[in-house]
Amino acid sequence: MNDVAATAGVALKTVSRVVNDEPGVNAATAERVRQAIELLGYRRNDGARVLRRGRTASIGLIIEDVADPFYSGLSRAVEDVALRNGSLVFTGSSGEDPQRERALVLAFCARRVDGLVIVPAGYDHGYLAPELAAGIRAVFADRPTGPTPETDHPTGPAFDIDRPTGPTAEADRHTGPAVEVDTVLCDNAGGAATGVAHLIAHGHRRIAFLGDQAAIFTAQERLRGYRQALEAAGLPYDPSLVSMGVPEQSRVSAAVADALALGDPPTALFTGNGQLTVAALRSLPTPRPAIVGFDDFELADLLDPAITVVAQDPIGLGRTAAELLFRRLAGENGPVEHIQLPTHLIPRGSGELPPPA
Amino acid sequence: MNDVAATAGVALKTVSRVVNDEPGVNAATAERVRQAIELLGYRRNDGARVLRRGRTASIGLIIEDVADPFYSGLSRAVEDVALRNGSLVFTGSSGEDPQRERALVLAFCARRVDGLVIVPAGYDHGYLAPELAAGIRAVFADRPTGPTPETDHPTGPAFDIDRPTGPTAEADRHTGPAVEVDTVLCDNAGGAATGVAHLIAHGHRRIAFLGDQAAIFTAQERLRGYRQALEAAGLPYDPSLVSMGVPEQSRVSAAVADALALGDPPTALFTGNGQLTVAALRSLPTPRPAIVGFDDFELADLLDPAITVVAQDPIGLGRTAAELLFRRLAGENGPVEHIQLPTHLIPRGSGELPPPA
DNA sequence: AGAGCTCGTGACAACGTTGTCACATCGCGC
DNA sequence: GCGCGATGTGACAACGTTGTCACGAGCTCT
Repeated sequence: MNDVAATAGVALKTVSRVVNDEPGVNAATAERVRQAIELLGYRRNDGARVLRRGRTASIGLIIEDVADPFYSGLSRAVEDVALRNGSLVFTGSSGEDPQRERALVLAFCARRVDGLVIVPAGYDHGYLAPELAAGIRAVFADRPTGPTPETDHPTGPAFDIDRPTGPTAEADRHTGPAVEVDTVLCDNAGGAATGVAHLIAHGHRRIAFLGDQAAIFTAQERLRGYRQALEAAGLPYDPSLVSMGVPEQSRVSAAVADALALGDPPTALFTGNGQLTVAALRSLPTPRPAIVGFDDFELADLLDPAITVVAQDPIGLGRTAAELLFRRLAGENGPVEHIQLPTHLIPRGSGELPPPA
Repeated sequence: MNDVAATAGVALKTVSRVVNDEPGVNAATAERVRQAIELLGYRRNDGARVLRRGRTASIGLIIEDVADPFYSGLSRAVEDVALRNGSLVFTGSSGEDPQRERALVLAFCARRVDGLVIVPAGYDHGYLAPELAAGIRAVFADRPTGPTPETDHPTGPAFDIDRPTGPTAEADRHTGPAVEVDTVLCDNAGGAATGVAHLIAHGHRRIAFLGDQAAIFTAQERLRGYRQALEAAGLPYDPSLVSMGVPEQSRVSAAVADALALGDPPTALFTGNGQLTVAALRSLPTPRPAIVGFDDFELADLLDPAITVVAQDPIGLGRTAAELLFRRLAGENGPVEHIQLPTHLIPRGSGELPPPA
């Protein structure tokens, strides 16, 4: 900018005025400056601008994995909202690791992003308190923050409860004050209950539940919905029909095999997320028993039978969270909001199969 | 940092030294500074740091759409490499719009990213020249830059050639010098040729080609591979079997219907990318004719018959591009590199179906 | 004892902007 | 002729860091 000023024979400040389209510059002078800019290939350094002005016009987005279609839809929605608000987006994948999440958040904060949209991996976000105090706004999407939920109730799932262990779990111990932030969630329990009730309505009495790791909030909530639906129908809760754990093919195959080997095997399966649904489909014998999955997925309609799902709206989730964030950044200072988005049952065939006679 | 220095009763510079783990600070002093930092909840402002030091430790990533599984895999790979190199990632989706791509690139450059990984939407990247001259390194992934390829050769596809039109196409006119940058591509032509040859080997003589918009480099290349395979087998090229255009369901359905309505209809179909393959599957009558698709996709193995594909490696693409970028940033100054990654044919059933007797 | 060295520390400028304020010039009305 | 507001421009400090250099204290080596 200095060089531009020298070339155009004006003061630094005048160049600044031209670059920022500020009023009060003679047309001829402005033109001279613009020519100098063109000649020298000058670009404003937004880093310095940010330093001087305070606002960075950028937000941070932390999700579990960009490569997961659920999160990439959310991601795109956040990006679009940010763009409409003149903001750029830093993206980071936590990979369900609270330590990596924390490192990313702190790195984004050090860059002084204006705000954050976080899909939290852990439950302890005490580390956010100083940042929030420093004025950085945050919105949680898909999952809340808060005390680690109770997972070992006496009637809980019988096997495969794999809470994170080792350094990761260690790092997620509650170390700071609870933080109060805006949250946008799906109706996980309600959606799961709807899906399970759908199976019950089609005559099933023994329904297996295949969930993600018990430490994940959404997995917990969906299990809760499963139990609610059973209770509402007066059916007993049988822990041997429930398996929670990582959505890996080998674990899912084993869990499916275990369930089918029971003396009184299930006639239907409810799966707790898209990855689990797909893994289960690969594990099930044909003809497949009835199945309903949480999360819609591409090609669900092309399988035979097509897969009945409880669909979430990742784009709505991302849009809602980002819009809330920008409302906060624009100065809206109401009480903390907790928004819940609805889910939709999409019957396609696999969830309407009757139990074998 | 000023406050920290005052609180600890030391000079600014000493705090800086502690924060950056620089040697030459007395252990006791350092401890005092750390306590002050803790007390005040101080965080280093990386913006100012960047301003002073020159390097921002961030890169920009521009892709077509994060929500597309191909690009989200690439995206995650770039992010991982960046993280390993201590860098953060700005992500932007161009949506195949050269203007939006350009706006994003310039915004990233104004933030002084160290480098860029770009999946280019257009062909004219003259606007990059000043940035490259200013020292920002760029790597193109998946597609090259360069003069708009020739699309209207006399024997070209017969219908549905929709080059971008309106302001978008207008903006992509060649306006600046050609830029010479590192490029990482897949073997598009070779992969397509392999896939088509596979169909030919299974007895097909009339093979339809369904491609993306002719203005897209990869679409062009894959069409070229299709023609090469035909030629190698001594089969004629029939433009009425070729359709290029946006990968929307309605267009694809129409194109498929048109092809099947021909007097001498095709017995097999080669689709030019994942979205087109899926759209075609939704359009084809059952039992489906033989089909081979470019791009692997989730669940391809679960369909009946399972879908034979020519698989690209989006993760390898992203990793290779990002690693090349960081090698450049580390000072490697060899000649411009053009890397081509191989593709793999994955036979699953749909590509091995014989033509109807 | 004095030269030379290391170690710990601090003063200061610089990075590239922008906000604040002041100045010079001009035209206008009295 | 003089005061006044409007207009265009510039000088300067400040944003929060870090690189450079300098300084003093304590040490070792002749």
